[in-house]
Amino acid sequence: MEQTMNNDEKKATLGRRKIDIKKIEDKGSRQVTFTKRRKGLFTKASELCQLSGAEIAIIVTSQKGKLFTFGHPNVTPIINRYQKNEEHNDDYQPKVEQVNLSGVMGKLKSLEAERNHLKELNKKGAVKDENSNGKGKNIFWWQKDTSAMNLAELKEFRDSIEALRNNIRKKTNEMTITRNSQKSRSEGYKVRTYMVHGWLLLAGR
Amino acid sequence: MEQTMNNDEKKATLGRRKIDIKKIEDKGSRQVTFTKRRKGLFTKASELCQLSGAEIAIIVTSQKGKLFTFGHPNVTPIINRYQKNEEHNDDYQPKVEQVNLSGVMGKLKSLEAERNHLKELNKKGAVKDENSNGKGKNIFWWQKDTSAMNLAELKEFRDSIEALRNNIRKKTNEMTITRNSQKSRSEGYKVRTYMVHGWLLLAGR
DNA sequence: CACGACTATGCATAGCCGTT
DNA sequence: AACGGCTATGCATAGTCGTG
Repeated sequence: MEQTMNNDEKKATLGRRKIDIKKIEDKGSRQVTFTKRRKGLFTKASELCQLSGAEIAIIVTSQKGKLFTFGHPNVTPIINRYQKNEEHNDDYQPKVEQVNLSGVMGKLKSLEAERNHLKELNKKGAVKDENSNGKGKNIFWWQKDTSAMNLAELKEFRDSIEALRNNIRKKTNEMTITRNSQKSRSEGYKVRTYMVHGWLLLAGR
Repeated sequence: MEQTMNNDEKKATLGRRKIDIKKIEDKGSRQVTFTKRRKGLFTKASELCQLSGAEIAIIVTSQKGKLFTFGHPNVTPIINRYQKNEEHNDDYQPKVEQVNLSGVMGKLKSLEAERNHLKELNKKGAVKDENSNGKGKNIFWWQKDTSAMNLAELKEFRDSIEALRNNIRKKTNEMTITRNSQKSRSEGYKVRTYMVHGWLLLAGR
């Protein structure tokens, strides 16, 4: 796990460096990044508009509540249409189940290749019992890249992650778990959000 | 950086090429670009959210009127705040990204057989948890009981879970986008979050 | 201190190709 | 035809330094 914290081999030469996608602690850097990336985001949006002829509205609220918007050309009309559509759609409904998931189908169709890949991994012992040897070159199960997971596996992951959470809570006192009641329930669905150290990926069900 | 740019013609082969930022004439390419760049845009937005703690809502309307949205945690609250142009947000700080898997999961059932097939093969790579399940019963790596983990391992887990989360986010985001793009209904498309089977919640901080 | 410039590098993606 | 994957390449940007 020396991947993130201290791999600063002063590169003598400057240049972009990899960062983790998590909240930047340093206030200054965070502000700079916010400005830079917001600009980049808007540029990307603009390009997408021009390339594809789409209409895009973006609303960005900084942590302090400052508002930035992007609109092609205006935000309001797009928002209005969004709300209109939403309203309209509430009258129709049952389309969730009948969605044509050709993308997912394709993904699962490639399951065979993925399966073979996993098979290969198994043969090589890349994923093995960490009890026997422990750390080192072994790939721990939690280090496995989820990109190798297909949808079915993802579902199982979701189903078991809750138990995992409980185990973690039991084991660690360094982690504080706070229950975060869902307040933004403007839609009425109930979801349970748990936070561990400020971040956790927990599925309500 | 010292590359001779044979700027003459196409490379006749692979690689990204520069394009003008103007409407793509070819319908197929335009559609592909729309999909790819929209995904990229949402990814950028997600990263910006996590890095800076900002809240972002994006509404994209394709030329055919199909709607795609991105929101933390939902588009509506951010829009509402935008329209009210007022923030009394002392009690409201979600910082939760919600990813909808319901549609995907529903369709997934029809692929149960294939899934089981893969599962069977995967069992070969399953971890035998001898600590908690002395039976040596096969379990998948994500089902492993963390009670066998010591504190060091847990720390590693905690550091790794972030990457895992990002991977899941990317993947699920991908799936959500796919789902949206597949529905050929030009009427309003509610991409807003449903709750059918379950959610995968990815908590940022 | 904030911003702009700069540099090296990470990351996004245009075009193409194989698969379904 | 649509989608996933690949690859070379363009573009975005993290970190630093210079300037007002």
